[in-house]
Order: sequence, then structure tokens, then C-alpha cells
Amino acid sequence: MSESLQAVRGMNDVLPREIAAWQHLERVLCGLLQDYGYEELRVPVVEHTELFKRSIGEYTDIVEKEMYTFNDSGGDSLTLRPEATAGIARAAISNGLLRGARLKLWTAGAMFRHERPQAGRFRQFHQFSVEAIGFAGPDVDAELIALCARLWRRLGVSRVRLVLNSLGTSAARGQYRAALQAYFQSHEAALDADSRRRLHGNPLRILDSKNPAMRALVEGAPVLTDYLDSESRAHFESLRAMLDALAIPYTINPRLVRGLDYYSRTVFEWITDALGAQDAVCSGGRYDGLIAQLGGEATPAVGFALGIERVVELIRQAGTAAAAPAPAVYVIASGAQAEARALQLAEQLREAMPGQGVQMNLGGGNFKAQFRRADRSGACLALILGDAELARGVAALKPLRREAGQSECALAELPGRVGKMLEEESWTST
RNA sequence: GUGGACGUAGCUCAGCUGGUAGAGUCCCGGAUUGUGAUUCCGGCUGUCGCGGGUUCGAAUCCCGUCGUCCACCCCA
Repeated sequence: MSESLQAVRGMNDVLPREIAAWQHLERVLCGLLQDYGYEELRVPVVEHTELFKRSIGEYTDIVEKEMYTFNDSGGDSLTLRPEATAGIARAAISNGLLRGARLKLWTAGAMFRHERPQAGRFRQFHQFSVEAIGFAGPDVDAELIALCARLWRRLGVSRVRLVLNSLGTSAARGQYRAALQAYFQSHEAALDADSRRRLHGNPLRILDSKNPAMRALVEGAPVLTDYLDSESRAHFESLRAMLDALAIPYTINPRLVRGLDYYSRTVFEWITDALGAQDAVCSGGRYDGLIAQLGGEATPAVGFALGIERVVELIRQAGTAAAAPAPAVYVIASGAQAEARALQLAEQLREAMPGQGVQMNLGGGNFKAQFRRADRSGACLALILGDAELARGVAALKPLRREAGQSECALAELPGRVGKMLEEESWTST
């Protein structure tokens, strides 16, 4: 296979046999978002590089080494979006949507990060991004989480659980960061190479270390919760009370931090044990300071992003996506005149019974081949039109899902007769 | 960016310590000259990922490279 014909690494085709789960997720989620009063907003895939540097944070992994950044022919530095929240915040500002408004928005589409691909991780991947802008209280946080919980139920996905934390305001987090840095600095000799690297860049990430040797040290570290400002603490407490009242189970992980700088207060992650090393399927939190930071009027906000590929895999494992529906009728025709007439008949049937697949045999073939295709299509009924039938002004109808002989029907009466037979067939098959 | 495993027909794979490729499946045709399953018969497809080296001879051994997968890192 020639190298030039391969897809770009980490950017995958979604084949027809995989699409059912995607469409299932998209349908369920669109319906759910409508139920909760969220409106779709479509934002560009490309933004000014500056937007991501200022929102996600200049010293995060995403911005430092994972962005697809290029100069366009006008000399502007542009970037393929690595996530959608920044673009939505920008859209709210640049379209003048704020002015104290309360926005409930969602968007979906491709995101790009230049990472090494592995299970559940791709360079082009797809997210649903849901954002509530202009709401300060914990009630939105709770409702967004309830929306997710309902989504798992509607999808029949059970292997997910909720993890929560509060990061406090950025001021409180700054104090905590300093305390953490001091603590790890005093134990610098015991740190592994990764942790030493993080010590000055992002000491909060040391808490995430999977190295068992680091565990004891991390256990003894200062806890973020102790540094929360009283307002954040109250916000978090009432969020917890609301989740309890909604009977949504969660665990608190005081070491849950997010990889994007704009988060404050509530952060949450829905994680799974079914996807290998990539356990986050849906995660988000508050970003109360982001919009002001980008030059908009100060507006609190909260949102989450859901990884479509990862949830699709959970759906696949759960086996809850319906297969593509089989056509109701497969039209078999042989002979030039019969084929031309059959095309007309197929159109008539589609007119008479919208939503019930009518598949015309295309590309000819002998009767044996055409019947084989009809069988494989899963069609309920075969409509057969050969020269012999055409000469007598009839078509033959044969049920394919049970042992039965075929009958004939005058061409003029076809739509009614086919409808009646399909009703009978669905009746006998259930 | 780091590490490990693996690249042979459209797909799943076999091919032992070197002698220039095979099975199943899929697809097509026939038995059934106008009827789907099964069965039987026949047919189709490969620069053995790519490049180089060792050798009389490489799918097989060595080196490089590209790709896939998994893990680290990070995240959806």
C-alpha cells in the first residue's frame, strides 16, 4: 500500500458498520439537550492561536506540545481547536451575547491534539461540549451532572462513575499551589524524575502521579480542600447536598485537578474501567474567570466535554445501539424494459410509504444473485419484475423472512398491496 | 516525546532452525438455462509494509524507516 494513500496518523475513518453507535449517541444526546433547554451553537474549527494560549494556559501540555498550529498566507497564527470551550466563550463575547444574559449552549465536532495515539486517544477526536454561561450558583452544576447521569441511563451504559472536587477560586488555588510546592521542595530528594519536572511547572500534577513509590509522599501532602475560600466551600457543600437529593452517587477525589488552567471551583469527571488507560469519558467544571480573562464582561460559567469515541466504545460494549434498519422491500428486475419500469415502481412505493426502506437492485445480475442480495439486505419482501410479469402487467411479491410462495399483483394495485403484505408480515413475525 | 509487541490475499491467520507463498472466509460463476439456506465444483486477488544488508538463495536473519496496537506522559 502506497504511503501517500494512508490517512493521517491518529485520524480515523468511521465506517458504515460503526456508524450506528455514533448516530445513536448523537440522537439521544441531542434529544436530551433539548429536554434540558440547551441550544446548539456552531463555532469554527480554527481559531487564533492566541485564544487557546490565553484560555487553556500557556504552560499546559495541550498548548505547549499538542496543538496543530500554522501560519495562514496572511501571516496569522491559527490553530485547529484542541477543545471547544474557548471557542464558545469567544463566540459569546464577539457576538455580544453576554450583557448579563444566561446562555445554555452546546456544540459538537472534531477536536485536534497532536498526541501519540493509543486506545481511546486520537489526534482527531470528537466531543460534545455543553456550556451554561451566566449562572453562578451550584444548581447549574448539579443539573449538568444530572443531565450526564440521565444520558448514561438512556444509553444503557453502566460502567461509569462520578468523581468530584473543588479547586476554589484562582486566588485560593494560588495559595495552595505555593504550599504544595514548599512541601514537595522539602522532599525533593524523594521525588521521581517526572515529579521533579512538574515541581516548578505544575506542582498540582504531582498529586496525579501513578508511580507507587510516590504514593506515600502524596498521601502526606497538603490537601486542596483545606485551602478553599469560604465561598467556594459553601458552593461545593450545597452542590453535594443537591446531588444527594438527586440520589446521584459520587466520590470526592481531593487530588482531581484538570489539565486546563481556566477551571475554578467545581470540577468533575465521569470515569470508566472499560477503556484501558484512558478512563475519562466526560469531564468538566466551572470556569468563572475565563470570560473576563478573554476580555468579556465578568460572567460565571460551567460546562463539560464528552468524548464521543470513548462513549461510542462504551455503547458498543453495552450492545445497546440498534443496528441499521433493514429495507422493507427489495426490488428485483431483469430485462431492460423491466428494469426501467421497476425504477418507476420503486419511486411509487417510496412516495406511498415514506420511512420504509425500498431498495432497488442496481447493477443487474441474474435472479440468483439478485435474490441473494435481497436476502442479505434483510428486506421483508421481494418485488419481482421480469419480462414475463411485465408482459402480463403484474409483479410478483415474495415474503423473504419466512417460507412462503410468491403471489402476483397487478401493477396498478401495487402500493396498496405491498402495504398490506408488510403489515401481515410484521404481524406474523412477532 | 519515551518504551514494548506486531505488519503475509478485501478480512482472519498459517508458513518449524533461510530453498522466492498457503488455508479459511469474502466475492463471482456453475450444479438449479427465472428464485434466497446448506452442500458440491470452479474462478479471482499478494511488489510477504517499504528501503538497504548478509547469502548461491530472504516472508524467514541483520540494520534502517513507515505504519498499527498497547503502555508511559497527558487527556475526551
